Amino acid sequence: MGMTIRDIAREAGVSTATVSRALRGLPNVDSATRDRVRAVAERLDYVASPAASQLASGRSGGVGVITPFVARWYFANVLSGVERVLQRSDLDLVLFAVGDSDEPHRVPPARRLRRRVEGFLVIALDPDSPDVREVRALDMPVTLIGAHHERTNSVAIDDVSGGRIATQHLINQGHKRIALISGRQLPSPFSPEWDRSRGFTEAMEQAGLVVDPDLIAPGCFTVDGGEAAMAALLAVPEPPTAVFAISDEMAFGAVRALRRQRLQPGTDVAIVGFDGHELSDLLDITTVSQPVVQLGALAAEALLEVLSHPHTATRQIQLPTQLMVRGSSIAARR
Amino acid sequence: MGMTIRDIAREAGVSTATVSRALRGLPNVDSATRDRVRAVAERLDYVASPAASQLASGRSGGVGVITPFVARWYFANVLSGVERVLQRSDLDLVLFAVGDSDEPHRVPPARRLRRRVEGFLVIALDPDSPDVREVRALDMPVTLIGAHHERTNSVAIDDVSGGRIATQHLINQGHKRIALISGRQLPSPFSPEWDRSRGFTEAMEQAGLVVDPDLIAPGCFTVDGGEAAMAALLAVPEPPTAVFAISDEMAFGAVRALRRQRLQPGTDVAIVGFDGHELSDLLDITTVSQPVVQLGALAAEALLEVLSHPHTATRQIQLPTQLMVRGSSIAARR
DNA sequence: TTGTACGCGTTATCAC
DNA sequence: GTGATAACGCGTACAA
Repeated sequence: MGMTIRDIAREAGVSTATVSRALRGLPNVDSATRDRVRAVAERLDYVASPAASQLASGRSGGVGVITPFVARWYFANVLSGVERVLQRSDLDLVLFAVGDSDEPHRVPPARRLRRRVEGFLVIALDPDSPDVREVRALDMPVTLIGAHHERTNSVAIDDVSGGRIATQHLINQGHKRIALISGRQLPSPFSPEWDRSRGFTEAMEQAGLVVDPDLIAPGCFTVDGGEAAMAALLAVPEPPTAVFAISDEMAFGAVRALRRQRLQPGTDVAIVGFDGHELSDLLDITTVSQPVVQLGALAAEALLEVLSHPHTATRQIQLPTQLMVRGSSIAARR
Repeated sequence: MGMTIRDIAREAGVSTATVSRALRGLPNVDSATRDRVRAVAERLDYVASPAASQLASGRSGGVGVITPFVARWYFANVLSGVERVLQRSDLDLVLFAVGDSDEPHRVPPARRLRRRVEGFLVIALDPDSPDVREVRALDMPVTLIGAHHERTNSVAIDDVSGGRIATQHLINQGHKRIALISGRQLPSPFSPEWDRSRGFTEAMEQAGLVVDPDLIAPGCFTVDGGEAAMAALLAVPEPPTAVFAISDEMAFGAVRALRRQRLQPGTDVAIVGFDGHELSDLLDITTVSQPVVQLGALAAEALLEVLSHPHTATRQIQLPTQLMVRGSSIAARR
């Protein structure tokens, strides 16, 4: 249990320095010596104390993953992509959730993780929020996921384009009164939300259609929120014939609201979601799907790249989205 | 940036020892001194190096969370419960996924995390699998989630009872040919899977019904697997009139298989799932719901308890399940 | 190629 | 209540 590098050195008949070199695969060590040391370490189940090696080397061997949610579909899937890549490196994944409702006396991620990790992965958080700002100010490697920011590595999709494609699809089906189920109440600066909404507006205006303020309802990115939003939209004097929900979970809620009123998605009101949630297929909901797991994986790889080659130029990777047309946006043949 | 405890000590006009004591809130320090030290630390944005602190104290300040999946509904939700509790402690959450397909040269979690964490949380993994065995052999605090094992802390539900309740519900509806969509092909020793199946068998036998081997199909805990299983079940000479899927995701797949064949869940074939997935409501699927987030939260609390009071007696917590009856298991009135 | 010796930043054990 | 100082386990110049 309490094995130290000295125990290995003694057992292998070499110095601690040699043990250190052998175990880390440094070149300047005789291969016979290395094998012997490794065999001893293996036999004694020795692993170098990360704390001691960090103290000596300055490298902490961890990456911090900062996310607003861990259980929601998008975030959980991005996280799994991150995990898969990190698993193959020798870096540990330290998970840090910044609560949605900003609790006052929370320790900000930058302060808490600074000495613990060598770099950060930030999932779908506003790059200009205080927490992320602090993290970026650390001048450690950072890769943003789902958002871009000048002079920072990032992996994201083109949310504006995605919003435009979804809306255009609805327009192509002949709809004119198209509603938007957005995220939060106020126009937040959070880019995915803002960008998808902008894509909606652009497509509408380009088609010469008006964006009726009554037809914009916040859904808080939740199923329940989406349901409430849809209910509100159905209650306006002249209800929409089509709805673009900027997340699939809100689209699910919208479908539920329709069913409550005995309305048929696709036939009575067209619905398009966003994300490519695995169950949108099952629910037959049209959606703009994004490569969620890959987003996380590429971001992790980009971070590893920077960690091993510090002077890599910063890159902003853009991944494609794909419109998955399903029954919810196509009027059933009558 | 490169602040050390000595910088704070100098600035506050005290020794490093006093800084250490003051910052950790140890009792034997004058309150005026403590306030002064804290003010300086705050101003200089000083945080003690976890590595140095671990080396000196022996405490690593992290807990390892071992899980087979990070994106699947059950695991993501348990993880969120864990995170919520750990956030309020001063322990970091180090996430470690043990791949499903056992890759040969993977570093086992015990070796990798031993010196990095002070305790483990193991999510729905077989307590007797090699990886978990090694972890338990570390004689560090461990709390199992979703499984029990002698002499180990754990938080779980009663899966046997859950399986029995689901099956009994189907029996009560008058069904006699009831199928089971289980997890993997072979009878794995993984307890939730095994226990739910056992509950099924018990209920069937108690009702004097036969368990037809043809009516047991593996669904691999995935939507696609559940769909394939249901398709297979519909193809047997005398198909079942009701199906118990031991996970909601597999139940979702079963519903899809039914739809493909123009069959109506509830009317043509009754379906009951297991987990309480948020979308089972939307899909109108009856399920045995379990308090997933709470499972993770309680497990984390139990671990924190053991970490602060090492001689706590080991506890095995059992949380209740709840049958949520919905349309998929009740014949529509014709 | 290998060994020696120092330093990394903090905590704990003593004295005072 | 406070201050010196010796560990803690490892990486790494530097010397051999």
